Amino acid sequence: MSTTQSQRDLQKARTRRALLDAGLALLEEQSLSSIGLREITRAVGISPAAFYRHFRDVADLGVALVEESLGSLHEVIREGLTERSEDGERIDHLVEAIAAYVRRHPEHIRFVARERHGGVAAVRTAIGAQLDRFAEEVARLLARDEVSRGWSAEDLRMLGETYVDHMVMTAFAFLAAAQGEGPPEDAVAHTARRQLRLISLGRRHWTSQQAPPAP
Amino acid sequence: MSTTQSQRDLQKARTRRALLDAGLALLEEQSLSSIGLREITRAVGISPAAFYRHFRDVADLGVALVEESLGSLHEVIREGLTERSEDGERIDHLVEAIAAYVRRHPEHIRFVARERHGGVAAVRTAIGAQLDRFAEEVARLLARDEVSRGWSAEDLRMLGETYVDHMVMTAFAFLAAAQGEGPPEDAVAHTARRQLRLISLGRRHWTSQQAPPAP
DNA sequence: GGGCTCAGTAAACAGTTGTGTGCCGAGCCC
DNA sequence: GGGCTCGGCACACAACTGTTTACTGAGCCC
Repeated sequence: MSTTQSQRDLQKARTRRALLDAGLALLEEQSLSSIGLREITRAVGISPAAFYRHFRDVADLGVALVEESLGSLHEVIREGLTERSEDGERIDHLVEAIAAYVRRHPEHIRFVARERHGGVAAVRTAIGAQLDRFAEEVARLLARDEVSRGWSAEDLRMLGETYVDHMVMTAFAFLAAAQGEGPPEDAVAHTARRQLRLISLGRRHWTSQQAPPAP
Repeated sequence: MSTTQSQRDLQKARTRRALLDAGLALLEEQSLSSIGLREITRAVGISPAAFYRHFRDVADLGVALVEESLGSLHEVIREGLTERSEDGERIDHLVEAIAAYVRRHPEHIRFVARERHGGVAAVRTAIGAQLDRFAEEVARLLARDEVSRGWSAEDLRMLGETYVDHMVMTAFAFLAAAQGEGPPEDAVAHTARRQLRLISLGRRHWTSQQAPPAP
């Protein structure tokens, strides 16, 4: 369905890609709201006016980058969580999957980290919507575990959000480690694993009622 | 010790404050790296050159804003966690404390959210360092609970980080709610409370050994 | 193969930016 | 009360910004 047709469409798609890549690259050392349109076109090697053939705005390009950056994460999550081994291994596997993803696509993670609460509202909400979908998806995956017997949809949703929050934080920490800003990668992984174990423990002893469990 | 002395120093401090406030206000709809020096001075009503009497850079002003924004949080955390009532109430109290803080100082939270992973490295690391201190402090507070008997310093530290991560995420969610971007405030509070209960449960059943608990 | 589509161009527009210089003049200190 | 300190000013600088206009020319379709 999405097969590019004519040779001209193909060329257009090519410069579009170049624009997206250039934008992503420029985000390495600034935020989206401070990137200039001319700066991007200069990096690509086209005239400023040509930019408008592809995007209305820099913000518009940003929104396109969201799908780009978070789309490929779905499979990673699914693969990282569907692993059918025992709990300990599953945690190790998930954390390693996140680390590997950050290693392979640091610019994507950087973009999401930078613009999740950044200065461009449209991008912010686009990222928020994607993370929402992730939470839903994770909830659905976790619902299949036997530990989830008797959990309400609302509780499962809450659990999914907790997992996603943790994955996001961990990914950001891995990124910081990669650029030498926070603790090193193995320390991040070590902490992330233990935090997942903590959550997993809470999950195992969860009861839906309002009252706190007996001391 | 920090009492301002001469009338001239006082006036200088006053415009410095005005610059900080203007910067904070401008961050409402853009990121630090896109704020212009002239934009700030224009908002304050002084000439561009006067800016250099107070800060070397806009980035420099950003670093100053970090202490400004996160300094007052220490007491909130302490007060929110030291509460000596039973577990359920303690959680309610903490979440409400966060909500109240965001309601009172939304610009501070917005600044931290926007620049935690923003385009200015110096500000990023300054915020990171502050959050580190928070994690340490929370760990120290939680160590005093009886539930923490036998916990290693490393495990306590991990727990503190988990709490801080959660508080930060919650604060950001409250902020989003306040500007109508995410779920409404009461939904955020509801989720946050249950997530805290989850963590609290995991904490109660935590064992330090590597092997996973028996099924 | 002739006409049309349309990605990309060059040039000009009016604003804006950060930084440097020299100079006030109110307030401090002795 | 006289000299110095120093926050703030006006002005100038070259460089840059987003957007519009009229255009070219390679590739598509019939």
